[in-house]
Amino acid sequence: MRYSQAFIHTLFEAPKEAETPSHIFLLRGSYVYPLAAGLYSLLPLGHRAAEKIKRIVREELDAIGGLEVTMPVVNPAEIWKKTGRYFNIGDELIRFKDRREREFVLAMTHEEVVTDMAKQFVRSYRDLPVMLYQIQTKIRDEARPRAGLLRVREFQMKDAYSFHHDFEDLDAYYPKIFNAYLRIFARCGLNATPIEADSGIMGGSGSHEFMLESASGEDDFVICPACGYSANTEKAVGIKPERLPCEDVGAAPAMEKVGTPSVKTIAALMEFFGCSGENFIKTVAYVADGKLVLAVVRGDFNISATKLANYLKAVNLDYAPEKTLFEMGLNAGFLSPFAIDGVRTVFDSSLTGSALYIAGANELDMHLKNVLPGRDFELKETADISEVREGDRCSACGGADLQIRRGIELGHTFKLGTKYTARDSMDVTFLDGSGEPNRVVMGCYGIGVERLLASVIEKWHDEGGMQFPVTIAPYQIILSQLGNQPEVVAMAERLYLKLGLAWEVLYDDRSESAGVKLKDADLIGIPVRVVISRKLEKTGDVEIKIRQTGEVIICPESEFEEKLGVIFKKLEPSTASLPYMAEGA
RNA sequence: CGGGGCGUAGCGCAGCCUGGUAGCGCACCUGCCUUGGGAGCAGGGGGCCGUAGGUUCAAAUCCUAUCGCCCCGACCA
Repeated sequence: MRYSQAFIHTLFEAPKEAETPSHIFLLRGSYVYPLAAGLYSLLPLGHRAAEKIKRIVREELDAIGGLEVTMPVVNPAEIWKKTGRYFNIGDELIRFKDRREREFVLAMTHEEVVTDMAKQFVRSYRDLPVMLYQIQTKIRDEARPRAGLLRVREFQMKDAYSFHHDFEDLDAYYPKIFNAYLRIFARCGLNATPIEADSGIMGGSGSHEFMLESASGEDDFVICPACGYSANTEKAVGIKPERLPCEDVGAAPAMEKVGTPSVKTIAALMEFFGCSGENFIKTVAYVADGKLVLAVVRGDFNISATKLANYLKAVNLDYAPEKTLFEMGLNAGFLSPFAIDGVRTVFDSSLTGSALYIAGANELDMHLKNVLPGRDFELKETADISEVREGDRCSACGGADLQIRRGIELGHTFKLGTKYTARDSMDVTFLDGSGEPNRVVMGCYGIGVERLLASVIEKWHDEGGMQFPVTIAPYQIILSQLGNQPEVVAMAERLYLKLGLAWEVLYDDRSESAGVKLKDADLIGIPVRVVISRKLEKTGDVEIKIRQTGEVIICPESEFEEKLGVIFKKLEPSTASLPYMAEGA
């Protein structure tokens, strides 16, 4: 492709809305063009890179027996009502009516549609297992799109669904998809860290997220440097350091009311009482599926809304509005852990009856000191509902302090189980060998294509621009002709033809100055640059520069194709020594 | 949805406070010239100043409303 014909329009300065590296370079490098918040067109360069990613995804999924399909984005609301997601998902799901007033949704994933297909065609154990996948547009009305392609409202997702005759078969299959994911990311030049993830209201028994560590990410995850345990902070469990027990709990002084005018937060209480967070009891009011619930943790912990929601099996969980509390005679900031009639109260396992605390008094501007859990109130319902903290001891090995990292979620795998095939959902069964009906068991697996593209840039860039891995670069070679003397042009044209036989070449044939051409080549991140100039033409040499390393090789024209072959082989990302999951026989 | 910021040419910005002509750099078009890190000279095209009302003889500028975009947080099957 000749640069002059390639619809590439690089920008010298980035539009001011761009802040993250991938966003800046995608815009400057003429890979994407914004249409509205969270809606982007992929320009020719971006489109080519995305197609490369999709090709890798297809190769890896086909290799484990995946079958590609295409499912509609417009779905009748009916199937979404059947699975309940029509009601459980908020405004993120776009709902609308057609001209005949029939209800539809724009699919944000395709569990309903694929399960509907399975219901039709999976009849016998002989039809299982089967894995169907597609690369299809997904629509999500995100509350806040951000960082260019990292979080958008319309994007392409590779979504895969596997169907099994029982949980054991799903368990046996799961490592294949897990390992295929590791290979996909590795081939795109990324080392993804698989972490244990929360399965949320999707339900199911096991789930992993594949994270790219990055400051531009929006998810925190926990890793143990000693044993390798890693998990989403929503799910991670650490060892909660015990408070030093009272010398004699039995002889502990009785509770005592203390006036604390307008002292509401733990931070303010710490200052007021002059002691650290672990001496307090924090009580927070939530509304879970319409019902008021109190969550109680030790003051030095935060409540994990995800853990609490999971424990309560709540679909919707939100902070209780102050108005609701007020109507019940409660005061935010002075809530107490003491049982209130008719209000469910859940205690975090950080609270034990071994030490005295300061707690809210359920009275405006009042707290209680010398509160002893177990003596002064009953720890009736205890669960792990607090968020893990940096430095908490690893609960898997007990040997090291957990670290919290920030990352981008590249992919997600779920063991769904029978959430969608259950009788009260889509109701999908098959006949086993003895003619008995059995419930189909599912898994689902997603990768966002554009987010993966942006993530590669987050990982691979420098001040000058992008540094694509050879596997997904829109072109493998950029041929830059510096100077327009006839001999130089002739040599460039000759090389363009020759290189085009083996590689995808972008030939910069513009009459721009040398500086412009070299800067643009760096910006758009083509992995290998070949330069022809008057100086080189005279000696019959060509120059090869590797974008990622900056390495420059000058060699005679007669040798350079062979050299390039070696270089490309070396630049191919390796899929060896990834943290593969053991696959059964 | 809460907090903050910004809307003037494709991009980056000035002008607004103190009302009266819309400007600069880059990009784009023509010609000459130039080609190893965002050259040079000459000429040229392009903006109802986000939108709608209001004040005024007169509004990019003052007032009101509204829309859009970005950032932080909440949310995220």
